Amino acid sequence: MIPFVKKSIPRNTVYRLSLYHHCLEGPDGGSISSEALAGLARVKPTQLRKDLAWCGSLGKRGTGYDISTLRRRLAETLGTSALQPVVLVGTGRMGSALLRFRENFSRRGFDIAAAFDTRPDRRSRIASVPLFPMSSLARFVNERSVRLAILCVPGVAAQDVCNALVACGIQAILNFAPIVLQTPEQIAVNNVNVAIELENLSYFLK
Amino acid sequence: MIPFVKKSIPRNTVYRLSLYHHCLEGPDGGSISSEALAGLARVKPTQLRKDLAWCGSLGKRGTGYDISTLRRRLAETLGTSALQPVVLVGTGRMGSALLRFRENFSRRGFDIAAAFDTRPDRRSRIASVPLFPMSSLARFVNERSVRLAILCVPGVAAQDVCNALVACGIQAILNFAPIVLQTPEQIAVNNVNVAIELENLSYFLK
DNA sequence: CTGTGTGAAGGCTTTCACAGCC
DNA sequence: GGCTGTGAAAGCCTTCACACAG
Repeated sequence: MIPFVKKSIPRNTVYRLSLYHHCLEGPDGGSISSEALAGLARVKPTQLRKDLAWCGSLGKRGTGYDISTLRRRLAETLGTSALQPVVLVGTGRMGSALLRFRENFSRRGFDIAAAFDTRPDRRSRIASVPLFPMSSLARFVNERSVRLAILCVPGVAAQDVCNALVACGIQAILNFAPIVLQTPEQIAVNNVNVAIELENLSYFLK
Repeated sequence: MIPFVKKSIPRNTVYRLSLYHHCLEGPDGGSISSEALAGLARVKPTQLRKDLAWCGSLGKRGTGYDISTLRRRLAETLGTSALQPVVLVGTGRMGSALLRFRENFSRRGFDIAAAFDTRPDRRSRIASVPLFPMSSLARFVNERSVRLAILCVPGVAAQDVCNALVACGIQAILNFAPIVLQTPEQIAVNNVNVAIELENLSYFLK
């Protein structure tokens, strides 16, 4: 007997599914054709249809996709139907800036439950997110079963903090520190590195 | 006669070349093997060697790659040997935070030459970068031949500002606004979208 | 004997073409 | 008639295997 393997969605496709989800924030009610949605997301219509096939056959021929159904199904597929708690570590310029966008994230299914810093100075909250010292990170993560972390500490501290996050059970990290984190296989890491993005763009200058 | 076509470096490879360049900031002098550098960048050694082959044959068999030669060649290939002027538009939380990292960028070959905002209030500089009203954007870009822009305005304003940037000759945009920009083919756009990154990570949670 | 450079193979993604349903 | 779903083809990227330089 051939073992059943649930083939997982290709990485690029997962990325584009988030993108489609994002593009559906504007339009409300009714349907949208693959061509229209592909235009918003700047991809080819055939690619969009192939991608959406991973979420099941939910388009109507001759009509397109029902927007609210599609939105729901995308959230289910990506795992953002239920509100997901997130911790943010490092409340320097970048970390604080991100905390101000919290409603943006909560609309997308992410709740920044707490922020941590080595030096939580006077304030106990930033943009209404409670701020704690690093020493209480592990306990908070455990008690609230947090699986996602945003890392905004300076480069020199990043690997140590990353190790601490992994040790207390974090499964995925969005890394703003300008270093490549060394993590075990099973930890998912996405990097946001402005210098690399600029360098990458400069290759395409004429 | 077969026309000579300079095959361009694949997108993923360009991205990884930036990554390697970045990983070489620490070690100084001497050589490094493909295995060691691949470990720092978290890729496979064979992939690294294939990627570096786009920069020419610069490894020594039995030894590895000379670090300073490699760094120089990567910068040449990516087009960051000469200092590249960049404009930043939108000095809200995110824009201001980025301006504080300017030395980080200048070390990598990018000079944030000016920042622009609709409401440049009292200050004429942020983190020593001169701040101008939007009305002087076109002139500045033209006079200084700026080709790269960082876009940090709110989503509702982003497309308009993007159009203005394209109109005055900007060739590449690093977009922090949470929308998909509609631009002509030839403009390179990289997006930094925290909500999408989080959504993407949440797919990989167990 | 170590570690690079590279054709060839394999695997994955995108695009095409068109059948099928509304 | 319009638009989706999907096998097949094409294209691209990664990995392998190994020749060969230092």
